[in-house]
Amino acid sequence: MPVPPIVNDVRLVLADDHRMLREGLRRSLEEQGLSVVGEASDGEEAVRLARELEPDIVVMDLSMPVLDGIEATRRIRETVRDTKVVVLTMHGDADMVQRAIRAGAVGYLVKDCTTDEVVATIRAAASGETAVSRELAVAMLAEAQDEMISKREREVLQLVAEGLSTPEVADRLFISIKTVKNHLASIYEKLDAHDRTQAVLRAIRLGIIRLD
Amino acid sequence: MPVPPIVNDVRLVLADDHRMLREGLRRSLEEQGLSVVGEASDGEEAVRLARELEPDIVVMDLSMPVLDGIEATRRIRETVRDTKVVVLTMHGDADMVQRAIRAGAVGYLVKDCTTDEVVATIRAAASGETAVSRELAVAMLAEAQDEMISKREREVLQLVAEGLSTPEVADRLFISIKTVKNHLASIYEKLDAHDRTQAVLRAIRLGIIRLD
DNA sequence: GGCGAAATGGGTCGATCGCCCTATGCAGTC
DNA sequence: GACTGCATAGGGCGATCGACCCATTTCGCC
Repeated sequence: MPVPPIVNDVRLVLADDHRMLREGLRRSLEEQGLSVVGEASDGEEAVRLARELEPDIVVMDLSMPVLDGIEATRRIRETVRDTKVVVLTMHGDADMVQRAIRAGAVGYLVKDCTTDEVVATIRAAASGETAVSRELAVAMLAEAQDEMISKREREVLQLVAEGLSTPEVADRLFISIKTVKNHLASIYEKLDAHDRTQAVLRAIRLGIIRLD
Repeated sequence: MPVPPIVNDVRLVLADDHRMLREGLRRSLEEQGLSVVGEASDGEEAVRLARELEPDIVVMDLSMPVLDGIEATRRIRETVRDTKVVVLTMHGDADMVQRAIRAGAVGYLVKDCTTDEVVATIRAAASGETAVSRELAVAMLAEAQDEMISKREREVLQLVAEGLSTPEVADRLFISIKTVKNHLASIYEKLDAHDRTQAVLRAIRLGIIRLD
């Protein structure tokens, strides 16, 4: 495994709603030769700063006001393609990790890790690596990558995108309303949406369905 | 007013769920030198035929099974740009006329008019004119054309497109849920949608809001 | 033979949605 | 001053939605 080259001019934006943590982190990182070019205290600000400054890395907390870190990550990935997102949060649960990866994060750290680990992960991410504490990464990325929307789910999604209601979709596909709801629920989970409008828009962005 | 030139090779598709009416109309129109290249008995078939045959004109009934004429008109206008739609229906009410025009119909006829009128309108439409029984046309087109989504309505639409629910939009804009619902209702009317998903997709197609 | 994923179907629940109605205040226009 | 359009706000109502449980069947794969 090649050692990532030491890159000294990594430009960072820190996004976390705790000022104290931000400032402590800033100090630590700058000591290590990384330059923090911006700080955001909520998700919207993070997205705005990422667009303005186009940093190499955004270090992102997940629980933030206004716009959560998952959604902020998604938006940054969609509009500022060269900026990578490393998630740094208290939540260590697998579900959150998955959602973050799906949203496009390339690194995932929990807040009780050492500064050295943070720096290492940031440098690794900046040089193009994906780091999710190594063990989990492989298994997760493999399954998270191809979103696996099943054929039937795609059919449902397509009809919903044509403006049909749940009962209408049920009629069209000759299945019960319940089944359509089940498909929708699983679609929401896979696309990280929580209603049909979000799911349809996400699916369009991902090229899963046509806009007709 | 210039008399529309007589064009003899106008290619037509007839869309109406009453076979009798279709066949009678076909005979009449072919006697007048128009050629009917296809017949559809529901909206989906109409859209399919329009895409396959790319006729000059589709003569469209509004009340049809599977997919109504308004929606069929919209889809044809969106995908087969050179094909024009003339609506021929029993419904004479102003609301239907408006919706048809908004959907992109260039002519509107009621079923009790003479064959001559039908032929004249089709020829006019084929040569590029817009014919909505003349009197109504001017006033309607003027207001129907620029959809007039107000500033506030656009704001609401944008937030809905970002996946916010009605209460969430209300919070964000510092207004009551009721007001958001009022805006949505007026948006639905103007965009000829009947739920948020349809409205958002329509707005995106029309370039009213960004996909971010 | 079994194991897991996909597809099907059900029930309950509270929240939300969309539609109908009315109403007020405040601009600009005729 | 009257009228029109926009934004604001409310009540009521039935339908729909989404979250949380659950079960059955089918099918491919190991």
